Amino acid sequence: MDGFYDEGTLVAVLTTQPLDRLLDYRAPEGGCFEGAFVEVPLGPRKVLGVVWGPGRGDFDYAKVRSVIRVLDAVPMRDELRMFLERAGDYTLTPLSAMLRLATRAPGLGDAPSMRKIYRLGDTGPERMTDARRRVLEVLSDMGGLALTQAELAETAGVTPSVIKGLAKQGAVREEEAPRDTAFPRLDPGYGGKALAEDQARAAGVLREGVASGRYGTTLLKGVTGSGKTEVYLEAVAEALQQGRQALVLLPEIALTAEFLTRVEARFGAKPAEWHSGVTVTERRRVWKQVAQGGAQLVVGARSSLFLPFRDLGLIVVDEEHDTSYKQEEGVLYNARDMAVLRASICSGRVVLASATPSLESWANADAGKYTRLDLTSRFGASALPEMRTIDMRGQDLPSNRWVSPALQAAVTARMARGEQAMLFINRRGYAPVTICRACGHQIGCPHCDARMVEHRFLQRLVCHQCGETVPKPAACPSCEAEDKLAAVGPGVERLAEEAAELFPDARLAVLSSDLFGSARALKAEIETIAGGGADIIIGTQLVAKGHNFPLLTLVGVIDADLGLQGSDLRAAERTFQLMRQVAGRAGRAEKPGVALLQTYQPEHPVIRAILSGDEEGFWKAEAEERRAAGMPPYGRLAAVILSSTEVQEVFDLGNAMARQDAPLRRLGAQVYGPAPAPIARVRGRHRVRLLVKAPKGVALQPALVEWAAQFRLKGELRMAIDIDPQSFF
DNA sequence: AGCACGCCGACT
DNA sequence: GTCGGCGTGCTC
Repeated sequence: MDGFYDEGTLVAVLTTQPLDRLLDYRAPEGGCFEGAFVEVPLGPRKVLGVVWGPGRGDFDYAKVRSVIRVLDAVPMRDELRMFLERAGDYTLTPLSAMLRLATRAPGLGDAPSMRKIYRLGDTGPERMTDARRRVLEVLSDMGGLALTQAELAETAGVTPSVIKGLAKQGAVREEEAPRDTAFPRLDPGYGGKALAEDQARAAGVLREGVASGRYGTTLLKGVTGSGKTEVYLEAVAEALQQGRQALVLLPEIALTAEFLTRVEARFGAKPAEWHSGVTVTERRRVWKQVAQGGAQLVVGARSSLFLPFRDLGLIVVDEEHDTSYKQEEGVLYNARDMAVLRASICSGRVVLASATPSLESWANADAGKYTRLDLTSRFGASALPEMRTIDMRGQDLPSNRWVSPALQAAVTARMARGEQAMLFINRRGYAPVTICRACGHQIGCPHCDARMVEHRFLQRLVCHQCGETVPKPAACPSCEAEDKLAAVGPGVERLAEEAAELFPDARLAVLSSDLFGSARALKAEIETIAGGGADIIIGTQLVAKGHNFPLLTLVGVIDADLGLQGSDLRAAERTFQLMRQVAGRAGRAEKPGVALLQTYQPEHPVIRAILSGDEEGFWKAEAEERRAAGMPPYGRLAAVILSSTEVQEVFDLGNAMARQDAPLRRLGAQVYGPAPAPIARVRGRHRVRLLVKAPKGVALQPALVEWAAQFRLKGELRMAIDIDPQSFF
């Protein structure tokens, strides 16, 4: 049989141990398939591995040990193995680390675990009680379906002892059933809504693409409220109809709850969910069912790209421009690019959905590598909000005040009409800087080169880099002057305080990611607000990410300039995306909305582009600047981050690397730096960064490997290579 | 990643 | 003498 190894033949096994090469083993009793998940001996330990191919036989045959056992899991498909290899080659990540990404399910090889389920028995109970009647009613309503004890107890409103009692008498039947059950089938024809004309056209194109069974990527661009989700759910429907699986990536866990509800409305059942908030037992169920085909649709975070799909036909990357798709720790990859890679290997389609695409995707569409679909009309026929600046140079504001009189008047007017207003600021906490008025000392994090941010809500200073918190000191840590520490600059908490003074009669709601313990609590709060439970919403970036507030008609952006400073070529792009998204929150229903941007530089090209709505013009100008600078997507970049507890060590190595750059110069690539990394110290480690800029189309990765191999990392020194880094300077 | 081996300094 | 620091090397 193809890809089968008889007992005793040599197989090459990739383990999750960081060995960076394959090890030969003898196939176990009963043989094994290529791709099989196996347990193998490694020194004194037993480790997880995957049969990667035939053994190479270059190891002393007498020393070769046998595979211990083949695990009870569907063998890894060629497609996923090839994806891990290619993604590892691209990101310069050892294959073993890639395998770890793909095996993040505990107990993945365990025999199916069982649990007790209950269904209606053949006899009635000896004595009928209210509680017993409710249990039996619930079960008979299920029409033969069985429930777990917890489900049954909850829906019937009884304690588990009632069920135990009924089971003893045979009035309900207790059975053993596998825990990792398939997900309910999704029905592609269940709840399709009537689509507007341009939606229907776009959905048709996407469906055709999925039906073709060939790889292809589509950029689906649509303003907030244009109904992108309904459109790409049609592509999902087509994948389901073809009997293939689909994956929808979301940038933020907080968005999944709302999205699951929409999926249920469209397909009649909830899909599988995969992100850090999912319990371990559920993770194992999802992992297994994805492999067996018992999960047709997965909604998840970027890590769901590494799930063992049986036949993946579609990947949707929602809010594709979102920077959280770039993994910044451990394995450094961009989920948007990896989605395209995986789809090209499994002959699937990719839909990149956004109101404000990344310049990379815009350029790829422009160059014809992606097809582009634009949704122009807003759902419910409401128009994009009117956008205006408030020139802060002409506003009379006392110090430590951030809401201009013009914005205040606008909010008051909305409230008088019973409409909602939003004040947006992209800064968590109370104040970004705490300064001593006696000596000028700024309180910084003891482990990072970042300022401690005051969180008055927590009564502490917090480092947004490493999470370190300290109680707010009474005296200056530098000069020991008491009562001289002053909060400088605005944060969302301080803005809330100001709003409470300016609008004493308003009901305020503050939305900041750190104020909510769970995604569930956040979702509940958002629903309350959307239903009219607040007059003024005060929020951080969180509110820009796709929540619906139908009563909202005014958005005030407190600091539109935040992000415009500095020479980062990406800053303009981010500011543009964020402001457009925030503005898109206003006036979703019939009521037209207004967005007011407080700015000190109303003539800045980015601010003007936001106002004029000339998006294509903005993209073209940005693209031209990047092209001229040889920057992505018209050139290639890699960053090398060196870190150590010793400052001298990192700079010494950085300088040596900058000098010995022959392997890169041969490509026509240039090395910049070493310079302190964007955050120069994290958790007590000093970090410097070198940037490598290369022309497009050269083999950058092998040259980087050759370059880095010239240097030995001693002691505390660490090196990480980041291909396509997010920040440029 | 773990774990053994091994080669130098600080004690009982 | 020997206990233990962590640098180096190996795991099929």
